[in-house]
Amino acid sequence: MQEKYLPAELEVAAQELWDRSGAARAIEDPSRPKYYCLSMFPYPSGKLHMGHVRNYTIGDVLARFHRMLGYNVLQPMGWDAFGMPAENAAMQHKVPPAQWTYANIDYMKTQLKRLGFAIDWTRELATCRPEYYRWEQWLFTRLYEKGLIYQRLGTVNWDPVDQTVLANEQVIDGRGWRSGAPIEKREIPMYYMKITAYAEELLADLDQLPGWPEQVRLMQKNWIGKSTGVRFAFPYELDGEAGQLWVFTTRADTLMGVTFCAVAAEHPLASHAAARDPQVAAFVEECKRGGVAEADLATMEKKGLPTGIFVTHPLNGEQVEVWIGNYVLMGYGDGAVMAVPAHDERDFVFARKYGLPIRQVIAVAGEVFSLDAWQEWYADKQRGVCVNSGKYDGLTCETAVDAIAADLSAKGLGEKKVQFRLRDWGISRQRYWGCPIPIVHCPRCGALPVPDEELPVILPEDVAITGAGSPLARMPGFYQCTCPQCGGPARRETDTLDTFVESSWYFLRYCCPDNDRAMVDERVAYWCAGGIDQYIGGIEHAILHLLYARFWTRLMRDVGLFGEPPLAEPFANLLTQGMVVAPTFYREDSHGKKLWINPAEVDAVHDERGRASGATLRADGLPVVVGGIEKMSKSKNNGVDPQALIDQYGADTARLFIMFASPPEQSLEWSDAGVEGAFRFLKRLWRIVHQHVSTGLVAPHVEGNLSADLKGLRRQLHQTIAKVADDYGRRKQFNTAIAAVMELLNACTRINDDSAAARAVRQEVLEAVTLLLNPIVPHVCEALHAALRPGCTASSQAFPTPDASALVQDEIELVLQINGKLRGSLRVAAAADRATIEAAALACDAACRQLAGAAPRKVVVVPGRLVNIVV
RNA sequence: GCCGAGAUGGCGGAAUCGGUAGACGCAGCGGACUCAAAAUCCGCCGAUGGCAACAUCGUGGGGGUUCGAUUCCCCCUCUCGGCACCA
Repeated sequence: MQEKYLPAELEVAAQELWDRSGAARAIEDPSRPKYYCLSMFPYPSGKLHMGHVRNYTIGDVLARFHRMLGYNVLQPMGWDAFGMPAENAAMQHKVPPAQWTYANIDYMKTQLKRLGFAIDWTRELATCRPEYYRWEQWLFTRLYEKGLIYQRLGTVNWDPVDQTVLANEQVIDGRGWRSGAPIEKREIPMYYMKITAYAEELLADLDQLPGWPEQVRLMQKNWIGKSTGVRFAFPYELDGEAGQLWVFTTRADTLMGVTFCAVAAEHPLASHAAARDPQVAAFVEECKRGGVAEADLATMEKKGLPTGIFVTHPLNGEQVEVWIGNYVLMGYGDGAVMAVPAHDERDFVFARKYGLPIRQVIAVAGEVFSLDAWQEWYADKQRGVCVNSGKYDGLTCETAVDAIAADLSAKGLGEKKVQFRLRDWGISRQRYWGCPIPIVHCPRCGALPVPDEELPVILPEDVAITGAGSPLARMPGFYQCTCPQCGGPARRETDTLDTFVESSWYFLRYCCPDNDRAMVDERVAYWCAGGIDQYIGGIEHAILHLLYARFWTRLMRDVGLFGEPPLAEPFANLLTQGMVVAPTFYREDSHGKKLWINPAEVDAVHDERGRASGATLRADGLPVVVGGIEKMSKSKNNGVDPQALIDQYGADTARLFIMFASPPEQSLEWSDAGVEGAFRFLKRLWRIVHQHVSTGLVAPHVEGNLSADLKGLRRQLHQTIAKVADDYGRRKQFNTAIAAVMELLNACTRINDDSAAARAVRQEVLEAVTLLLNPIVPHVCEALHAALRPGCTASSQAFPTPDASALVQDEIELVLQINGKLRGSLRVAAAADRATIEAAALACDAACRQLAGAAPRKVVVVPGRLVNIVV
């Protein structure tokens, strides 16, 4: 055995050993329990960042741990390879997106291999390859035929200078990120997936996901947003024609308090008013300014303008004026809302701003309504009862809603209705680097799906990106085609699919990446039975990706792609990793565009709270602007490349450090302080094993009498085995597992005893440590285990199990509290009963001093833990 | 704005079901070894008062429940994530 710990050499040797033995290869084997361990696949942005290292180390620890428990483990990896950054890189560096993407995949794959992850690379896939996306196109055509994909208008961000659609991320303060031009909303035809048809099921089945974090289930529940309310109409007559203004409300009990209605700028009534009043037309134009991101819409100043159009209140017949509100969205519900300023905070603020009437129709006993300021109870559903509401006076919220819904229904003007916040999923993107939408537009036959035998529609890879519109729309070779129905000239769809589509089913394709005849096969049934056993990924995917994936597997189920029982929930257990965050730094160019600078290139000064308060660019010594602390990302250029860390210390130190730094679900601000400590620990472990081995190998302790110290060490060893197994398996908290092993090793070195018995116990401890740490630092454990047990490979050993006989204790120590404060401790027999413990506690010096002869008021005994005397 | 989460020493964090707050590690300080340094090993390390024993305070802020609260409840502040075209 080498005297020095040389990670560079031993890591190469260990990886060669695993490669030779095919240790990570996953082969279907119905005789063994399977464990499908899945990490969210990376976008090939260029280099790995610490978030990737964290994500994939967690996955690898769980995969290796379960392999040691005897499971048939599948740990695959692939590339979420389509997306916007490739087009941006193409513009910046004049290199085709495909070339940039494949180069990144090559580099990042090398990095993943260097980290020693037990990945079955034979199953690798990249979503930009036709072998992958052809099946997505195939399913698209099935869903289109079933009506689960349909076309309608959707609103997008339009850059009037670059003449292109922008992503929300590309709109900064209402302006295009490249042109700087004010963004407008524009309606264009798009394809939508009918996720709302599955809203009820997606919501209900959340309750059947005990392996998911509560917070994620709650976020999805709120996102789907089921509410019961009333959809009803305000009748009107306009230019002699009758019409109805439909709205939805969850507070029909406040209907008698309606003092106006508000419609979206794109609403037909708004268009009508705009046509006859230039002032209204100007306001409608103003509402079209700005982007479509909901966060912006929700935080902008609420503005409105009256249309001069009046509608009739469906119950009291009053005339109610229709306003245009910039906060009303055409894409949500009917694009119109009723306004009850007295009982809705947003309406209250709006009414006060424009001097609109406020009519109280809900009262709470003991509270006084005032127009001066909004009070929480105005909207209180629980305590409020109807007032100033005629026949509904005195009714509670719930009964009033029912009564009003019944009356509206009798007039044919409305109905109770379940509504979801969830909207259909718009999947069209006016971008090049994505999966082509397999539709052909024929001037005679309309929009038709591409027939199976013509799939895949291949994305041409050799293009130049200009940033103005999609290059596909300028490539006749791509879009010129013939109609599959009439054979006449037709035009191929040039929009591509949202990249969330690829990531909604990649985990199924890992099971059968080589199947060129079907999307999925029986291997999916083997690996995904009961759901994927563990899914690991960032908490930022809690809603969109995870909801779309749940939706997509149901679509595949309903197309009949799964056997029996069909898969519905793709992920049985979910671990949401906290993000690795880092400070951001930037400079603004002459157009005010932010140029993000990597934290590795700046020197920052910190305030007393430890936050960066100022920074300079190392290259020129001049100041840069300090941004917020955000998740590591390509767009903010604050990712930290782990390569330097790996080069200096090796893969094991990188893995150990990231796992020791914090528990996996917690977000982690990156700092490399402490890396040295992780490396030091591995060196120390190496030295201890080397020292032990150099005096000759012995058999591990099995049985026989031991000194109290050795008995104590063995007890700690077996407690540690139990704790580490629990931390890996149940708690999925790895930092405490590492800490426990560190403590064990500290205890082991404190025993200065070279007797045969001591060396046997030490052998037992060290063998166990190399197995306990094997999932986290597999390379060094492989080398150390081989030194301790020549000819044995750690990665093929079973995970240790605790020896119950080593855990037995005769005496235990209890904490003594007086009035809940620590005042000492007492040793009692492990089997002592409550009365014995209480008597022993009252006999203690500390207790006698406090009691001074008086009787205690109360004595609380918590078995195995403490005694609290209340005086 | 809405939804979700978080806040504990100088720093990362521990305390798993309401029961010893600060495990483990980093940084720092002191010592051993060394010609010296590095490496390594040993010790100290929340605040205040005290020679000490010890006492008081202390888990973002304010209130509450309890014999006992980092943990449960209410209110507030700040930070992070998501908000449907970043992935």
